[in-house]
Amino acid sequence: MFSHRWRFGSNRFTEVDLFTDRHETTAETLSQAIRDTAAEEPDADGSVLFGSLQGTVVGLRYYTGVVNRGEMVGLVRQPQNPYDPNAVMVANIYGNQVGHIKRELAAAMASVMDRSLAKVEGVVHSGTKNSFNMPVMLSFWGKEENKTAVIETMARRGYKLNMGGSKPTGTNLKNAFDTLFEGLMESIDGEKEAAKAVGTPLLPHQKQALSWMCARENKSALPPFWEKRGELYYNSLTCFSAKEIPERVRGGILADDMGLGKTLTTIALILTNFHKGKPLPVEECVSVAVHECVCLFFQSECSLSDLCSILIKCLFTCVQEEKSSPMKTKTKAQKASKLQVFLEDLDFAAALGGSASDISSKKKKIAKKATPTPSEFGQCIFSLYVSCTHVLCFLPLSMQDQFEQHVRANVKLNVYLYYGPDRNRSKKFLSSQDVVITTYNVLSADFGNKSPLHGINWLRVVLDEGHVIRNPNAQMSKAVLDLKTQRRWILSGTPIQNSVKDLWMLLAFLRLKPFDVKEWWNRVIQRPVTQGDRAGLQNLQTLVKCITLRRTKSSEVNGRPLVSLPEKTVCVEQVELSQPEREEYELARNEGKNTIGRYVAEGTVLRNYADVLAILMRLRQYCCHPDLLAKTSSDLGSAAATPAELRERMIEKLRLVLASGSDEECSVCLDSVRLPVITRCAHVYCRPCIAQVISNEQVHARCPLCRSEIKTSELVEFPQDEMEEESSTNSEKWRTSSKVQALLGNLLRLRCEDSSIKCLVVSQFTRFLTVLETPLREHGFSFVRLDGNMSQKRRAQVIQEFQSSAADSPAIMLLSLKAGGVGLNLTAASRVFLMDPAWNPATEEQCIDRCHRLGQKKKVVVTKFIVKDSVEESMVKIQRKKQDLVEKAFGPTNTDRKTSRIDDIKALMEL
DNA sequence: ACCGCCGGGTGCC
DNA sequence: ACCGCCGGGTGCC
Repeated sequence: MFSHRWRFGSNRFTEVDLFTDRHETTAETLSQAIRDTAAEEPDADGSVLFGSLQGTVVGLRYYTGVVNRGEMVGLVRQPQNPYDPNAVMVANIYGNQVGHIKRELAAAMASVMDRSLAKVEGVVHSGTKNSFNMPVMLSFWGKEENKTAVIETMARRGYKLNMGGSKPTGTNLKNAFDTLFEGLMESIDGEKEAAKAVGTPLLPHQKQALSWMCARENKSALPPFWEKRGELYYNSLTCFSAKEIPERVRGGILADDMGLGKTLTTIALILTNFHKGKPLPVEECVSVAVHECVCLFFQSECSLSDLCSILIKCLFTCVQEEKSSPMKTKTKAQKASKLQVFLEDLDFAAALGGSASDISSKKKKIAKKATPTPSEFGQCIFSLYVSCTHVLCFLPLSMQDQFEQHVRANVKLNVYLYYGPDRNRSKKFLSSQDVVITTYNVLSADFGNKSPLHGINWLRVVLDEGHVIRNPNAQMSKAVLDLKTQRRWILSGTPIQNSVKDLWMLLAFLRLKPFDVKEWWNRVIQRPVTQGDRAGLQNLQTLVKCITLRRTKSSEVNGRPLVSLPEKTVCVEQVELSQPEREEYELARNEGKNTIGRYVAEGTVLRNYADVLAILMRLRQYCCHPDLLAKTSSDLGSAAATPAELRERMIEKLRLVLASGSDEECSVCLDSVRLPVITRCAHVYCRPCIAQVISNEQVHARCPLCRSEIKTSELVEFPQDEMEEESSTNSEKWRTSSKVQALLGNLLRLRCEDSSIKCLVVSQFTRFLTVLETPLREHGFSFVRLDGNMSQKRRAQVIQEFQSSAADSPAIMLLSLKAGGVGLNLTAASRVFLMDPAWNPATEEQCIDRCHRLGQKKKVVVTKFIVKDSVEESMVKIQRKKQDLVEKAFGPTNTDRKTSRIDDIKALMEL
């Protein structure tokens, strides 16, 4: 497990080097080795203490590692040691070797450790008394079933394990743990204004967050548990001390609730805190700047000298651009000469009336910047914005939207979306960007494959929705940990999902020493906390408090609520089907009921799940509008066809199911499904997850959910660009439906009452949105449409148009339920019409939150249209049941999910 | 003296 | 290491 890094046999020089070299370089290798060993260890959760014994550490004088009284040490097997294959090395927290365990004891320990019967931990209670050896208290930990084997192995060689007196308190600290992230606001001191380039004004709590983030990046306060003792820095948790100031964490966790503006605050940070607390130098589009400055001058908010400097800058830029018109990209030399000219404007401005001393100090500061050192320019000016999403192609786009939205239009910020097959992999190019946005998937796909992102020394890496990478064994997490950067941030609305365990990945990413090495994390935090040790929990709390800022929607600042969202009311409007609609619906319903009833009787519901969902889909579509049904599905029940046709129909059905957005989580990884594929039995998994299952079980592969046979060839992928064919074909044959009329009634009434109110009209069926376009156009509504198929450019355009407050801006947005990521901001709307119920109520909530969020000034009214006596009503009932379940306890387990599905279907069909 | 004793060299694994 | 251990020098009292 560890030998791969210590290859002695093959190379004599390595052998000599590693064991005679006393310089710090070994420490690096050593901590890496410890890290590697620890990473493969199982979690410390289930470990019990077998006993302890006093041992001896020898050979202290050969190594640089020092230890204090009470300090913890690590014990690492060294099977390739040329003098003794049983060697056990002793190292301190920083991974510096301290010595070896005495030979005879090492032999006994090796026999235990090599068979993974126990982990051995050491504490040096007495400290170092002489320079040759010292006593160490060794404690043996492992699984209960290995206890006797360990005790016997040690006893056989003459070592008796004693049970120490201190037993874990065992109190239940679960509740205390739940409150871990509460009351984390004490560390906030003051507010900070964002740099000018940030276009959106920050709210007070966002200025506080910005101030806190800048302080975390710039201030050199000691990390938690460190104190200065004389000339040394001492860690009170591990008792480790060092001459050098401990490496501090530049960054932390911003764990504010959703909707408090984490993204905006982060964008403000990127622009405001570039180098030594100074903002990111960005170029302004001068003509706009001049205009603004002249305005400010007349409002006497801008001095004459400022105005002059801007004017000169403008002049200069025009000349410069004239000279170098064919070359759009600016070289460093050009940038520097530009700055040089800027200095001259300042002089000129000073001559015109600015205070001379003031100007000269300004000049000095700028002069410093004008001659950038390679490290300042070549390495530091770039921020990486890593983000992630369930539907991976959406969120980075919306992140890019957010930059466009929050950065002043006159500021030229180079934001590159590192995504897609044609992404520019040039390190040089990426390094020249101000911000690079990518997804966890792209990052991990590149990892280990000459990844350009891993070859750049970033200034700052921000992990959006950072809780997603909580599993440290995942490739994605490893890829993230391997990024090189000075500053590290994690944005997360839910910092701890299940347990203390999830925190480790976050701390490891932040490089909070020594906890980034799993062994120390386990020993100092995780095990004490899971075993109910109050001090351990206290330490964890201190730790989290130091690096985390978390406010909730109900938090208060200076006695005032952080954000007060306007009231939201949700009402359900029942829709009665017309006589012909009802007849058509009942026909389909009876047919479906018969089919499903047969499946229920045969017990083959899950095996024919795709068919079942397709039937339900048809009914749901009938409820909206009869034309939603794809023409192809009308002949579904018809007689025999060729196998190829059958398969074609099957795929069509599956596509229908997937496109309907019945959002699922993958039962293999238990996370939101990524790269969704659907099986023949209509269960949705991540492609990599199910491919793993199939390759494990080979020919006998069965669906993990219903045990139907599955084949790779039958997996159907999520259709990326679906249903684009028909848009204007049947506009002359357009007909209405009860639901369309219900919506129109509301919209017309609203236009009379208050024409300034903007609406979201939401449906899961993009086809329905298309149907709705006709009557909206006829009644003279101005509207835009946003769905998942639109190009990012078009999306940004549409959002901007809709959000605009101009008189001729669109009043209605036709929105596909799942279009856009969580970041999508549609606060211009205050009225929401949900045209059809979703399987998952949370999806509806999320959609509503796109307008009921920070920045919403008006009361929000939501109307849900539900067709009376239909499958929609049954869906609402099931929604409510699920909501109760979620509120009562945790979600249903995987096993009863199966049965509850069947129950759901029976309820839906009134069987 | 195939011992004992002395005192210098030496020292992790 | 103010130890133990090794091995060479040495040798009545």
